[in-house]
Amino acid sequence: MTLMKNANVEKLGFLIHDTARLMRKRFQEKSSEYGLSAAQWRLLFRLFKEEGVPQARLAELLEIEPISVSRLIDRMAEGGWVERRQGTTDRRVRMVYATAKARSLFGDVKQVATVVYDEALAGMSEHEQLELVRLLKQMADNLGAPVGECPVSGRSGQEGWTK
Amino acid sequence: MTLMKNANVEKLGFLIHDTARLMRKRFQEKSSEYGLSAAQWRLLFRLFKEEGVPQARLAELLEIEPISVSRLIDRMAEGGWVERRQGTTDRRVRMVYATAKARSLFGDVKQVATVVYDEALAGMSEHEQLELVRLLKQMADNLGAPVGECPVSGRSGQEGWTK
DNA sequence: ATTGATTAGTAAGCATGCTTATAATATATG
DNA sequence: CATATATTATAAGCATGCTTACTAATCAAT
Repeated sequence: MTLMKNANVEKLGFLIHDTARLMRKRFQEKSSEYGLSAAQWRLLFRLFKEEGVPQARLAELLEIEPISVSRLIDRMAEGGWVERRQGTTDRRVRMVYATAKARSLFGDVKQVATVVYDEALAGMSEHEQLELVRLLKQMADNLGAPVGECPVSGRSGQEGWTK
Repeated sequence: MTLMKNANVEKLGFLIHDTARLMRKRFQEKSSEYGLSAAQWRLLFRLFKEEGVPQARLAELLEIEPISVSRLIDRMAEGGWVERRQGTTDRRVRMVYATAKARSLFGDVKQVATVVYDEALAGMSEHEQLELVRLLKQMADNLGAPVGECPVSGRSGQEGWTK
C-alpha cells in the first residue's frame, strides 16, 4: 500500500502530460518545414482514411468540438491542405477534402511521425513497445468510456472495444 | 519491421495525446468544484514541494515558458490559491507562495487526482502499472533529452534552420 | 562609475482546446 | 401548411501553451 508503487503512480498524470507535450514538441520541430501543426496532422491523417467528410463527422472522429474543427480547417484551407465543398443535398454541410498538395506531402509528414516514434521508443525491446501500447490503450479505454457509454464507431477502427 | 508492431506503434502519438486529454478532462470534471484547472494543479503541486519560489524557477520546474507561468499565477492569485511577494534582495524577482486556502484544500484535490489515476489504471495488475510507468518515464526521458545528434549545445544554433 | 550584457517578469499576439450562443437549413409534427 | 425541434457550421470569449519583444533591475568589466 504505502509502497514505492505509490510514489511512481502518484505522478502518472504529470508523466502522461509531459510525454504528450514532448512528443508534440518534437514533431512540430521536425515538421516545421511543412507548416503543418500536430493538430492539423491529426486531422489530415483522419481525412486520408475517410475523405469528403462533413465537419461534424470529423469532430466526432477526432473527439474535439465542431468549432475547433471549424477553425482548424480555416487555417488548413489557408495553408492549402484541405478544401471545403458544399454538400449536394444538405446545404448546411460542408464536406472536407484533402488537396493535391496534402496528398503529395502526406508520406513525408508521416515519415516524420515515424522518426519521432522511433526516438520515443529508443532502447525498448519490441515486447516492451507492444506492452506499452497495449497498456496505454487500456488506459485510454478506461478513461474514454465514462461508465455507461455505448462504444459505437471507435477511434481507430482497428481494435474492438473490450467491453 | 513489417510486423504487426508497426500497425500499433503507428498510432503512438495519437494514443498518448488522447490519453493525456482524457485524463485532463476527467480531472477537470471531478475538481471543478474547487475551481482549480489541471495546469494550476500542476503548479500548486510543485509549490508544495518547494515554496517561496521565483517564477523563473517554477517555469524551469514545470518546463513551460516564464510568460505562461506569469499568466497562470495571475489567475491563481485571482482565485486565492497563491500570492506573489517581492524578493528581499533582488527587486526583479517575485517569490510565489501558496495561500492558506491552498494548504487547506491541497489534500482534497490530491485525492481527486488519485481517484482519476485509479480509474485510468483499472484492470491492470500492480506489475503492469509499474511497467507502464517505467516505460512512460523512459519515453519522456528519450524525448526530453535534446535531439539525438547534439545534446544541449545545439539549441542556440537551432533557431534559424527552419527558415 | 559608466557602459554593456544578462536576467525576471510581463505584454502582445497566435494556435488549439473549451463553453455558450446564433444563423441557416432540415426535418418532424400539429 | 405552419410551426417547433434538430443539426451544421460558425462567432465570441476564455485558458493554456507558444514566440517575440519590451521594461526594469542586476551584474560584469573595464
